[in-house]
Amino acid sequence: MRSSPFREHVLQVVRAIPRGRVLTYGQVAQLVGVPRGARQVGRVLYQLGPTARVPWQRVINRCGGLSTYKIGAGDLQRRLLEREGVRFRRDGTVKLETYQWHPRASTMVRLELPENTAAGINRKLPFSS
DNA sequence: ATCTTGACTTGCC
DNA sequence: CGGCAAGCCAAGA
Repeated sequence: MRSSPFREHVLQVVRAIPRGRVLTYGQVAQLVGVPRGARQVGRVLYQLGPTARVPWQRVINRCGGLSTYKIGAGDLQRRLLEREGVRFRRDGTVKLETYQWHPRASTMVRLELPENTAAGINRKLPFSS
């Protein structure tokens, strides 16, 4: 796995997600300035492996569900998140409205990320329930 | 260079 | 709400 600016930015963002908060693949992609790179975000984390010292468990899919079940890391991810206080609904999803991280502008600057991309992930989510 | 494959999303029925 | 098709784009099983 080659190093790339995209990859480094993704890891930087993921490392910045606080305990007990989550971000979707698409949101991470937006934050690093690649609005349609959700799949690539998943790839970066996949190549990282479940033992990496990066809070990869804080990245979930757009529906608030865990996409890692298909690679056998779903149970681990759920345990890790629950350990930091994230509660799951009966259908196995997380309420994004409650747990989604909203990085502050100053954080964006510190991470050397395009500031205007933060506004995008603050838009109202279609899954409010 | 070309084709396939996905830890994804969105849009259309 | 559910299923399916189509975008997406980087990596290479």
